[in-house]
Amino acid sequence: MQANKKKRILIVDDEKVIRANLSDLLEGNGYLTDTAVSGRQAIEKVTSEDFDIVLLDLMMPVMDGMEALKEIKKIRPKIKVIMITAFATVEGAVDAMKSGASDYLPKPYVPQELLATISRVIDEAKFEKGLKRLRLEDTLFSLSSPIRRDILMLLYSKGSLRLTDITKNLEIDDHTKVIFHLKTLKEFRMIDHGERSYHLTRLGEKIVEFLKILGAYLSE
Amino acid sequence: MQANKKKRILIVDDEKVIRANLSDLLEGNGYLTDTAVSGRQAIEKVTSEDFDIVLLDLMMPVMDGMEALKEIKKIRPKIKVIMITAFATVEGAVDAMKSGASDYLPKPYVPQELLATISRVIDEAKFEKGLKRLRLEDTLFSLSSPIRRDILMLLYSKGSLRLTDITKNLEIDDHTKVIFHLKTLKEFRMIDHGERSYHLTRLGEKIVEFLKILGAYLSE
DNA sequence: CCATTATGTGAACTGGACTTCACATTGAAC
DNA sequence: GTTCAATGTGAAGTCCAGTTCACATAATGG
Repeated sequence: MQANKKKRILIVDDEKVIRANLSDLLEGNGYLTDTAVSGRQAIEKVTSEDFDIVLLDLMMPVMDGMEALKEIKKIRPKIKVIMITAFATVEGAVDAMKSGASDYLPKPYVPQELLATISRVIDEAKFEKGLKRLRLEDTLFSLSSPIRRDILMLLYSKGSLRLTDITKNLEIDDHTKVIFHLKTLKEFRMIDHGERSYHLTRLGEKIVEFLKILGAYLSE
Repeated sequence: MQANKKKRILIVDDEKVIRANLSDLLEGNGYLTDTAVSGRQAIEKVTSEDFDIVLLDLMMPVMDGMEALKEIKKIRPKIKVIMITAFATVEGAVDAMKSGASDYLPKPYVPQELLATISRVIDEAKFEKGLKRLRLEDTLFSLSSPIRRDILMLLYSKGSLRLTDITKNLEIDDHTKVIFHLKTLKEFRMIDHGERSYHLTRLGEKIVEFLKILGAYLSE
């Protein structure tokens, strides 16, 4: 897991001049670039190679940018796509963001602005990954124990409960066992406890909601 | 789990006429509505009551729509917010979508269009919850191990791999360790292996997709 | 007040998931 | 064929989450 590998950017535009300009700009700023002349070719490239970012022109023949965007995100959901277009419109922006674009810039682009956007998108990706990873680990670990799942569900439906109530409700004889799991859950910020009562945090609520979704699928 | 409870929509606009019009339109189409005159009041209402959708005017005194949007999504991440504005701009649309708006409509609104958008947003929400069915216990257990998660993800992205490839890819020195986890995964029908190669089953694919959703869900 | 129940701590123990090792096959390369 | 890597099995060992126990302190109720 090397720290600062050069990021690979795929430039997609049907105009040669633009491809060349962008490529020069980005290579000159420490990125590796490759180009594609159409949506179709872009899809081929992201399928066979690993890119971090795609700069995608919205208006292109063969396969237009919006279609390409959707296809790309389907193939590589974690790839970041920045849309660039000469005809920036509200609908276009909305559509693009809905379909998973990370940003939407007008053309002609301002080099400094484009570079800033790219660097921001990269930072966001890093942040997303790190945070997600940790949260995910903790969440899955917590949910791996049936008792902890039960506690979460119970607190979700009853709101706020005291230790004894939880212990009785789960029909556990040793209350210290419950305390053990409560501690674990608290450590992961899924529950909290104030005046001798335990309740879910927002994270805890979220997790229960997720669990319910998962549980609902079970009933079939 | 009643099938078709009426959806609750919160209308937020500082103009009385608009609130009245929207309210009539939506009530007449089978929705329950409530209104708020400012971002601040909207936040109070979504905090204390349960709404499914918020129609939010972007331009308002006291607390503007964008600020309100962010606050609302923080309080109730799963609530769907549709922005409405007289001054639709690309930047505004981009910002709103980034902050979690489900759509961004121009004002004056076209009734049929608004209704269509609302109904679409509701469908999307259902779909988000709809997903697929899995075995809860097994799934959570399998996912509690980082190695197994990595194997699933790896097979998902690469399709089909042999033992050595998996071992090398995960940078594990002892291949028998990998075999152990592969066996576990196979036991739970998440992977399968034919001619000296392992691949995900349909269930395995579903679980990976689920994992991705969980990741996204946890990071708001 | 005392008795009883609720809540909590820390140490010792347990079980089983996970790892490691030693070795057996099977396949591919030459 | 022979050799080496790839794949696999089963037993033994390790490790740590989870449990249990023994006991301490705080609240509550009569």
